Amino acid sequence: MADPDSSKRVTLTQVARAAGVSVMTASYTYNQPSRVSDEARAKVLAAATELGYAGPDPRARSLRRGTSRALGVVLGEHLSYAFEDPQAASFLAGIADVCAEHGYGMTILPITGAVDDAARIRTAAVDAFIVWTTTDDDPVVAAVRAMKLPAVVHGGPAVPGLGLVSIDNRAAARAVGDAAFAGAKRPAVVSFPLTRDRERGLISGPDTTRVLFPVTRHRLEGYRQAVEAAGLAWKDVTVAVCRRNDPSEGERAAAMLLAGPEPPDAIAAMSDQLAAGVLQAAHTAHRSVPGDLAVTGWDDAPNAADLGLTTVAQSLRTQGSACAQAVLGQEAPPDSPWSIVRRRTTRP
Amino acid sequence: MADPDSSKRVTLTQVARAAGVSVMTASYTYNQPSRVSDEARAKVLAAATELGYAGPDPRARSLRRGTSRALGVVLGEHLSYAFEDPQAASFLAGIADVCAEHGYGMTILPITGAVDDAARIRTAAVDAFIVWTTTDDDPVVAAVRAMKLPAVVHGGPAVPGLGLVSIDNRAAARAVGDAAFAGAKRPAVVSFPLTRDRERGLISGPDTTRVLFPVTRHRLEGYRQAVEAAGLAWKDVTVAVCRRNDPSEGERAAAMLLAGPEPPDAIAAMSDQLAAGVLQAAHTAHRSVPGDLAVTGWDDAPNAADLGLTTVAQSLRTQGSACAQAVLGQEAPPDSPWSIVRRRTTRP
DNA sequence: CTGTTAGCGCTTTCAG
DNA sequence: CTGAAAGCGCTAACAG
Repeated sequence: MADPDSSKRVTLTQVARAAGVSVMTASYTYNQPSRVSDEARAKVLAAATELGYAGPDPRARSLRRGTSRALGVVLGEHLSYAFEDPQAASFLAGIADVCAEHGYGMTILPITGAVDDAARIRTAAVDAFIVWTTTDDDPVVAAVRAMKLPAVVHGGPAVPGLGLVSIDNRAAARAVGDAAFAGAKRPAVVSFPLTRDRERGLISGPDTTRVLFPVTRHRLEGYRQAVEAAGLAWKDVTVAVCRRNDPSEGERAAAMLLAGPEPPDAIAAMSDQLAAGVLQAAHTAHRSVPGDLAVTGWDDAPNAADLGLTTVAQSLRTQGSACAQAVLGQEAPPDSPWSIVRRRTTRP
Repeated sequence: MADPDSSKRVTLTQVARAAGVSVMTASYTYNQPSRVSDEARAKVLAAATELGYAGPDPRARSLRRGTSRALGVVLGEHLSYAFEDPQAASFLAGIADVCAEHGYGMTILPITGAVDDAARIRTAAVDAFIVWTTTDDDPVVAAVRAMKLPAVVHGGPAVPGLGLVSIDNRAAARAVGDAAFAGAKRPAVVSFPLTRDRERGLISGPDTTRVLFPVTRHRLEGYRQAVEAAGLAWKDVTVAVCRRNDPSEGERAAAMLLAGPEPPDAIAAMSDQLAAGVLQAAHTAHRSVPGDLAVTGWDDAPNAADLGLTTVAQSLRTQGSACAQAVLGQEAPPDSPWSIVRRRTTRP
């Protein structure tokens, strides 16, 4: 299944010896070819081919140069879901674009939620870190900070010393909440998890200060503003908390809300994925949209247009690129752009 | 946006000096704590905290130990699409699972299709490589081989010295082709790209020996067997080649086929994504499925059940894990499992 | 339990 | 244009 190094690893020193030149001439052949005579270069390359030398050892080079040419990406405790979450995938694609452009590798760090996560961060040979949205209390953030390397957090938390790339979630939630709750009497929210344990649940007018995911907290605060601007009370608003970003979770949550004694007439969901599930549940429960039930999503993912979903447009891909650029020492990222896209799932 | 190392990097030597112990005692504190007295360990840790030492430098450790604790993943020239292809995402998730378990990082190598791809592979500090399906002529494969590190290819090409993790695509295509083409008079295929330039096109009974993606080639060979077993001629079979794995590509391809002078009555698509597009096109063209048109997919993705799609079930996630395990020196992977799932889009 | 020695493979000086 | 020296930061191996 593999090709263990049957033949011992060849070193630059050996190549130099075989070529009859000094080690430095061999080194220059790989790093500054113009500084070497054609003749010497040819000899080195010939010797390298002869010996099966694949080029300077990246590890030794990294130590000597003090740089690894790789960005570390910290994906939070739900590593295995990250690839299945289309928004996370877009974000990674954005980072990958920049890495490709600069010849950097992109090292995904295998966070599991266990105590050794910090160790995994400490042992990663990378030049900078990008941290995918997490909670205020995530020890991984402290571990990243302790590395004293360039680092940005996407979404939140905002941490002194680390960069932040995010949209203004509170403002966007207020805006989409206004669309969702226009003319509604019983608004509800289908939410991302509130804490790292990712417990499902139904909560009335949650105390947002206890929500540990800043992105989720800010969105709830924005929705709350919209609710109160509509003359309604936050304490009467049911928030259905999902475990992860998946239509089935949204459907489950909405089904519970709609089966309750006072079913909502408007649901703001924190993603288009969840909103797709909400629409499915509405259909199953014979509710008309937006007549009986207004629905909004978030992200303006490809499915949002098909569903006619009113949503918050943002580009995770652009934000991923912004993170990578920021960390590679380019300009400081401003707040990322967003806008409201009004379609058919909300009342005019 | 970042936190450049304002304070110079602290070394283990400095920590040892500050703690009043030898460097090795400090080193053991991090690597074999049990070998160090509680007292000494406490002194080292105190000094480390004092100086803001974040642990042994991964680069130096890598050089010394000769291992990086990271797997390199080579994603082919369509890096930015890889994250958007759900099957590729599952594959990555499978690798990530194993990496998380073993405390390995997963370094995605930024292949762009340009000439410097080989250089990017040579400079990656990884312990092994996993290569996502590519063409027989992809120079990246040779570059990986030259590294003399454990490596597996997923899907193909099969390369001496490298492992291969794959299902038997030919046999699976024959089986699903039998389902697709049962009772058909004019079968057609909606295919992945044939070569790395990813040109779209319509070809009648292509010479499979000129198809450079082995996975695609083997599937076409299997479909061909099914066609001929049904008493039809391969030369009469139109193969619509898509650029990438996306429903819109499948829809476009199927629309062209259905608008032709001799529209097909059966279409075998190389993925459920493409098949979803085919079904959409069938609907648009007012064809009943499977009455007017039988359709098959591949992968048994989540949407396949919703669509009632007859398809080939395989788990890219399991295959990703198998690649990682193989390369980490576990057992040699056998052929991966697959099966046919018959649903409503084919004739009984 | 602790320390000394040696060197992983390479590239940055600085001299020829 | 080429080379000699020095050492990046760490840890295996072997003493004490």
